[in-house]
Amino acid sequence: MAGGDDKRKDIHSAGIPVLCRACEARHKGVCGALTEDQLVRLSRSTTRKAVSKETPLTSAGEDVTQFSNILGGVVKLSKLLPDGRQQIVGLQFAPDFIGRPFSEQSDLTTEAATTLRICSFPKSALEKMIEEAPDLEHRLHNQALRELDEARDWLLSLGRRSAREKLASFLCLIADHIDPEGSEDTNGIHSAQFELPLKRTDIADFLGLTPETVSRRLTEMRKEGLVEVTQNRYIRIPDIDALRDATSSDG
Amino acid sequence: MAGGDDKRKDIHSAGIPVLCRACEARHKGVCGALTEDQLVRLSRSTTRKAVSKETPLTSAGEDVTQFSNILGGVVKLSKLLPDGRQQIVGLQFAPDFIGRPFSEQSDLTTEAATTLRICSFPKSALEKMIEEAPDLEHRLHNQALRELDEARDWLLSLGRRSAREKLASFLCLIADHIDPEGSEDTNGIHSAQFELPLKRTDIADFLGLTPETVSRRLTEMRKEGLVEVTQNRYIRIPDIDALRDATSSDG
DNA sequence: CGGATCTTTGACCACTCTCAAGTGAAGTGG
DNA sequence: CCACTTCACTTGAGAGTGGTCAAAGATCCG
Repeated sequence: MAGGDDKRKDIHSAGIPVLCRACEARHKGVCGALTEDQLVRLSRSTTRKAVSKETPLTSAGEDVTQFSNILGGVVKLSKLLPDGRQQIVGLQFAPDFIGRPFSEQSDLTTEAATTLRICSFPKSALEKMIEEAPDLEHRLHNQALRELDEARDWLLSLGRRSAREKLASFLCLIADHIDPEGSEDTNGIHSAQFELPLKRTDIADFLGLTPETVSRRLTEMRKEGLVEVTQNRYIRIPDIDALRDATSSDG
Repeated sequence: MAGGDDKRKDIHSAGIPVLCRACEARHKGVCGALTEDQLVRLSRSTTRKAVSKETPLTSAGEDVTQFSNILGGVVKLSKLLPDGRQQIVGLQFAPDFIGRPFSEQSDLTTEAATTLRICSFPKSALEKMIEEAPDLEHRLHNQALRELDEARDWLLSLGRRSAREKLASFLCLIADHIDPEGSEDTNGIHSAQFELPLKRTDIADFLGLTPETVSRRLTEMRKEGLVEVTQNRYIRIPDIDALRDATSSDG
């Protein structure tokens, strides 16, 4: 979107609020369940904002009054043990919805992994919408089921994969989210490249490892030509199927 | 059922199908969202059955046409790596709902961990009910959110706890489900006892360990008096708070 | 350029796994 | 009722993967 003078045009907008027009959340996210009229009403209590990386969105134990849609960037969800050990239990990408409907409070910490663009609205506004748009709950339900599938996939990785296999799985996961198309060369080999949204300690917290092992296994895979790393953060995977094979010992 | 008026308080029970009257799923489970009339209709396509332990309910990749409510017993959900490594990604107890609504097919295997009593009905019957009873989807949504919370708690355990801590967490989890009250002695010490629904290899598959380490850590805790074990399967936890402390290194 | 932060590397250690044998309980058939 | 099999669990010895601690390189950013 061009940006600039959105607010002025808003007055004359055909029906869909300007802010929502190019928004992924309206197409693939939860807002797709809303009618024009509902979008207009919701957008009155909506604020778009940029969040800089490492900013906590919600902390464990704190009451949540705002929900958000991710417009761009990556959010990490993590849990803490009383002695400080940390585990990242989920990553979310645009146009995911952040927040737990109907909940007391969860012991989950939500934090911007990268700089983030989000669209926030009060919990109450969403809950009101749910009452009049049952399809909205359906979409939220589906997102919950999708997250459940993802969490269970990750349980398999954490419980049963070696450090190397975990790292390979992680890189595939990120590639699938950030560069889902990839590119195909003349031999039919699929490659992918992207900027890593997480630093090594985060990757370690996601994989249930230490940063040292992440680093060691990564250089190992770099030496084998499975991945190319530039400036720590820029990853190229020359052959993503080869990397997928490294995801479990039998292939 | 006896002709008398044992449960007089339930004034509306006149129309409730006999099978549903004493069913936990009607109170705490998803069926609670249904009206008398809907219960009657659903119960026409419903079958109650006993399932003996180790029986697969659904296998990975297979199309699911039946959903069920658990009336009694424990169900394990597991995932497999291509080379055969296995991870149990969830346990379900009465009156949980089994099945994934709206899904293609999941790569999840569902299996009776203990002998089981379930109430099954065709997927289509449930989906029809969802259309007319929005509260039903709400209940399913809530169960999905609860399972998501549980899966994420378990991610923390798998990623960050030691074998000993995992085992302690596991025992607390089972105790909370099977003997939630426990008993309290004169000193205010809470104890619990139950029959383990899983054998050692299952516990290992749940904790991301080998059966040998499960056994070793368990004898260790037995020697310390944290747990008492009879005939491999019968567990008594003399002081459940002490066990909870063993759940992470900092108290 | 200088300092902070992040990442890599090395040496050593510990925990869990692997492989193997041994014990115990439950069920089968003579 | 008792050998005999089977299955589940336990125990031991040794190996390997990942963790810990420490230091040195990179990278980022003012």
